[in-house]
Amino acid sequence: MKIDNATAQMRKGVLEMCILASVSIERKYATEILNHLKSVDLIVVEGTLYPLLARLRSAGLVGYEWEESASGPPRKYYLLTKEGELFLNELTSGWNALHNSVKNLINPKSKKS
Amino acid sequence: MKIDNATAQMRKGVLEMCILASVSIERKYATEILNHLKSVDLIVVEGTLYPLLARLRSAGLVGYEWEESASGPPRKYYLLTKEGELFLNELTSGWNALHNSVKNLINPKSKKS
DNA sequence: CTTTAGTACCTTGCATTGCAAGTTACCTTT
DNA sequence: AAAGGTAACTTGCAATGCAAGGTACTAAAG
Repeated sequence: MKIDNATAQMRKGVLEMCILASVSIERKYATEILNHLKSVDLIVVEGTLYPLLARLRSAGLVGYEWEESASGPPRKYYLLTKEGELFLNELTSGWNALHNSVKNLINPKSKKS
Repeated sequence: MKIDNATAQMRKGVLEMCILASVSIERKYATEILNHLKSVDLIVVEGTLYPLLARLRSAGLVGYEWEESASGPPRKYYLLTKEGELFLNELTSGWNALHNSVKNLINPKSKKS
């Protein structure tokens, strides 16, 4: 199906922001992030998330804390650094700007400035 | 700069929709599309646009008409096919859904429906 | 007529990156 | 000990945005 691929495309590039936003609410480990995003209909999978988290970490935008789990292997809780918070603000600004541009493009009449 | 790269990332996947939307207003040739997108602050370049137009064409979403130019080489005017119109509708729906998801993620309180 | 400049089309190759699939490791239960 | 569940991570592929380069046509300048 073409449409599936296209909507998948649209999610690209927004993931970074979404993950930062998810973690900014409260520290989370990977599976929690996946479930959180899924709960707002943003399907992400492990193979996407882990490399992205690694990138965000090496960029200094997130840190993590290991914590033992009552049942199962230890968990790596990710949380935003101060840099990450600033960056998330910039990303949301960029996102809003994009949304605005697209709105103007699709519906040129409603320029509410 | 990190932020530039990130906002560039966000534009990915939305381009297809934007190009279809631009052409749907009236038939345009490549340079006009570029200028139109630039006018709403969506910077796209030739190297991106031409392969994408080729993809849209081979997917049957756009057609084109050659037309002589008073000054310069002939122009290839792109226009939406009926399939393309349907597809554009689906894309905008997907875009709205994405926007909604992100809104819920970033600002969980304002669930207006 | 030849050269330069402008416009328009298109292609090649690289780097990024989302994702499917597979791997390792720990803990609990049978 | 074996099986199952959870969690972290890696590898390799395919898609794709984009910089850079190339071709072709017209008009104007030399």
